[in-house]
Amino acid sequence: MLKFDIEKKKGFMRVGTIYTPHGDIKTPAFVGAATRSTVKALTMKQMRELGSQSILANTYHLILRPGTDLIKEAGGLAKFSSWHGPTFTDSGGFQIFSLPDVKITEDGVKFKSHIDGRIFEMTPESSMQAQWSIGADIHMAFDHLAKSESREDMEVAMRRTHAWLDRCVAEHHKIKSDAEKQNRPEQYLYAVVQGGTFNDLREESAKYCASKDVDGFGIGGVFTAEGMAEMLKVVNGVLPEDKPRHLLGMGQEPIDLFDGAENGCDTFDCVGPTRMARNGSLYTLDGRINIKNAKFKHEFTPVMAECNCECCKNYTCAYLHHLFKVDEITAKILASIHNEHFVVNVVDKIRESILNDDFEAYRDEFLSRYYK
RNA sequence: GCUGGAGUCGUCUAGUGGCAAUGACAAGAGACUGUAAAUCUCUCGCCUUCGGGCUUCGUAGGUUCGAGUCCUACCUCCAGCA
Repeated sequence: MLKFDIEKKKGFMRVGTIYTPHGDIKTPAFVGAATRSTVKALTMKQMRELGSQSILANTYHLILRPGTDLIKEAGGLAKFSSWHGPTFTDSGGFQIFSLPDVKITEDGVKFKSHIDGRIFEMTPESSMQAQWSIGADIHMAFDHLAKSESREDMEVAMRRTHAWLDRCVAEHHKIKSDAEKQNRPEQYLYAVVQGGTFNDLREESAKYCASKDVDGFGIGGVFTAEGMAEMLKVVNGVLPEDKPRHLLGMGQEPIDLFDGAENGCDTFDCVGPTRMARNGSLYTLDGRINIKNAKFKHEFTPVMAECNCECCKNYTCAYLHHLFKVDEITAKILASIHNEHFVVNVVDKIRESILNDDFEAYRDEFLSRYYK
């Protein structure tokens, strides 16, 4: 069973530590999105230096390339990527359901590779096997994404996610007992809560997930911040306190991180920070800026004076503006360092503020300045 | 000086009688939330009450209902010959 200590609690908020065979995660924590086993534009050294504690890779992408067997052969995701720290994998459900022609049956999903059109099949069982091969510390159950936000579709997705969860749990424990016999390191499974914007469905889903023998929970299917805080209160009011909760895919907007932590989420992952960085959109305490804008041409100050990242400590807006204008890869590297550092740091400060009993003050000060 | 070729939005470019005028780049702005994203969208002659109005294709004339496109002259550039 995944070890998770809670040091401090206040309302739904908690500060804790997740212990994995590859190291500990002090929570709340922002997990870097390393979809294809790398955080785009960043080296693992840079990720460590900017303060990241863990990364999340994607099963769908790694099945296509380089193949899960290869990652197993390499010694697992942490070793293969030279991350050497705690790792998560997402099940691939989210990607597969966003592909153009997907055949869904009760058994699983048939889909075409977006790269070469090869036909793949994924079932709850095969997703578990793939994630064990990849060797991340924490796996997500293979879930069913709704095809629209309608209640009907959400309910279908939720029911199938639950049915698949049973199979994920069974397969996970089967592989786990084999691994134990071979003295291989433990790997852990999170159930994924669905239900969209319908809080009664969310409650039902949370209850279902809570009743299963899993190590933690992913909260999935969140697409907008609207109503998220209320939904999290419902879900985290049901989920057992002593297991960690991961808010899947949210964190592009700092308010998502505050809402998530305040309402009981322990970890977050989001592609937003690095994607926006590559597109020139950078976080500052006063909101996001587009460094490509002409007004930064002569701005010989850091992107964010209060920031300790490699980018802000060494380079000016004018320089970064120039690098983006001439399309140098360093532009994307420095911007990614800054944005990833920013969100990791915000969540670290949320943790600190909870420990210091001044979360509300930090939240109000941060949000009023950022969104003024 | 003669002969041939060429001058179109910041740049290169399409265009051979219906054209505010093609494409690319540059420029300006926006979007991005479990990454098919180093991607995508919009603007890019001037004005606009967004219906439209006005001025444009080296310059000046001309032919034509209509000219970037045809004719004449001139200017500039390139190539060849003197």
